[in-house]
Amino acid sequence: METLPGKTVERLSQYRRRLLNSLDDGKEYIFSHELAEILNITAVQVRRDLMLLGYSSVYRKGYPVRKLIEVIGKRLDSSKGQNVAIVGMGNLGTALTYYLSGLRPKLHVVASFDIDPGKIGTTVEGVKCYSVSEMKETIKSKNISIGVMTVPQASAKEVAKELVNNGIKGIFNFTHIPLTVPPDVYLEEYDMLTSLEKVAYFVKEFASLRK
Amino acid sequence: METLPGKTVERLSQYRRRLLNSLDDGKEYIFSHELAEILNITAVQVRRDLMLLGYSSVYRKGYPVRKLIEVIGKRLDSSKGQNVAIVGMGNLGTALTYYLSGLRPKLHVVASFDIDPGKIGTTVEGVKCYSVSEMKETIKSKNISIGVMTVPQASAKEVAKELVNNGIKGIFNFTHIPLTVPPDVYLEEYDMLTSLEKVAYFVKEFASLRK
DNA sequence: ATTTTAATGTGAAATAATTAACAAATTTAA
DNA sequence: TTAAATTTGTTAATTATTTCACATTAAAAT
Ligand SMILES: NC(=O)c1ccc[n+]([C@@H]2O[C@H](COP(=O)([O-])OP(=O)(O)OC[C@H]3O[C@@H](n4cnc5c(N)ncnc54)[C@H](O)[C@@H]3O)[C@@H](O)[C@H]2O)c1
Ligand SMILES: NC(=O)c1ccc[n+]([C@@H]2O[C@H](COP(=O)([O-])OP(=O)(O)OC[C@H]3O[C@@H](n4cnc5c(N)ncnc54)[C@H](O)[C@@H]3O)[C@@H](O)[C@H]2O)c1
Repeated sequence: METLPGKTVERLSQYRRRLLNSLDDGKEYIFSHELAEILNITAVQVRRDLMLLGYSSVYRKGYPVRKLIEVIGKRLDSSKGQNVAIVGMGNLGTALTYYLSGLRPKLHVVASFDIDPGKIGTTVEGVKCYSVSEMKETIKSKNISIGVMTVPQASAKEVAKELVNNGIKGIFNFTHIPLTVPPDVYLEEYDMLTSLEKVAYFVKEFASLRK
Repeated sequence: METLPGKTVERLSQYRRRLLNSLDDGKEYIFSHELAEILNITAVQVRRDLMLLGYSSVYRKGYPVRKLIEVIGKRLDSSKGQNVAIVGMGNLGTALTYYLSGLRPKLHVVASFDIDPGKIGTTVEGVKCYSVSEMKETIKSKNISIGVMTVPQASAKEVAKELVNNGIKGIFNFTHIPLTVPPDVYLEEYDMLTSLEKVAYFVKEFASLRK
């Protein structure tokens, strides 16, 4: 089965979230244009993404919500579930731990790491913090494949290397240090400052266009 | 002057960050391929972005770092600076306030808003928290043009409407609720869960390709 | 039953973003 | 001082992503 484009994966994740909401509202079927409107995109985009999924609705009374959620899950999720570690339990790491815990049934935050002795051994939302020196064993014993990096910029490269060396296969990097990883490790970088600067730029730009 | 594509703006923000680092390291000139390597992109991409900036380096011993930082700033930043408010001082809002305060000389976090009486009146990194009922006056008096939304999902739409009504021109939305805003308001949405699900998908996918 | 209406799935077209290719210019090496 | 090597800016080509356009088909209306 074909690997989906990243953009499609992102939208499928969003579709599922909206579908879960719709289900809560008691909705059984949903039209492509309804889903599109919720997300401020076009109905064709929705249909094309679902086409890539290989799912087709047969009836023209919309897509069966429950079934669609299931189909998206089959494609996006790992059936056995995947385990995640938060690396760096500072402000952002702690916020993320609260936030992600229990959020998705197939994504489990099972550990966190830090070097601060004041953090090691503590627990946030049932997630225990380990010393980075215990990383190797912990990743192995808890079968962790994904690391969320919220460490200071200065340690970013070193931490990334260590994660990779210890078998992590996906890194979600919140530090603003661009990382390089081997081709078999998936790297997602997110830079909030860049996004904020983008907002600022367009606000400025819109303002000057109005004049 | 032409409005830059969003992607280019993002990269310019990144270039500037790297250039500031280079400057700290005492580097006076930098080649397009050096900048590219740091960011894991191609040198052509860098040159093309700088071309859109309208800046050309004349000499072939690289771009003068200091000058380039200045040129990027001239294009991206508002000369007078822009003021930002954090809306929703929970886990994420608080982390962001610490993080963003003083980070960029032209972006000032000057206020935060909440409805929790326990939060109103408190100060984080010199940023005072106001009641949402004081939003109108505060936005006006402090000349706030950008709002960072870190409120619970349930209040997202209502808060966005209020921000827009009170004159905010840019919204950076961290809730996972897709928002609709008038065309003169710039909206940037960021959904961490979607990014994490994307990482998870590709980790799963890479694993199955290896088999 | 027909007819009309409304949705879907998808090839083809359009648009956006990236990369290749290379002439022009400058630096460095000889 | 000349030749070789680098680096830049930019046009053209390529690739990725989105939208258009429409045939097909189910559902609703007549
Ligand atoms: N706070 C935010 O809202 C925010 C937003 C965007 C990006 N970031 C980035 O996220 C990162 C963390 O930000 P923060 O505000 O949470 O910082 P923080 O200082 O609050 O937290 C960093 C944590 O990492 C730990 N740490 C330090 N070195 C480590 C190592 N080698 N291994 C493991 N843990 C280590 C520290 O003990 C601390 O607990 C930074 O790189 C920052 O640029 C933060
Ligand atoms: N915590 C994270 O790491 C994280 C990550 C991604 C997305 N988010 C999203 O960010 C938002 C905030 O998350 P959080 O973990 O910080 O939640 P939180 O509950 O810790 O904080 C929410 C804050 O908003 C305030 N609030 C509630 N209603 C409000 C209103 N109408 N106006 C102003 N303030 C109001 C609350 O008093 C509280 O202080 C949520 O939508 C969440 O989905 C959080």
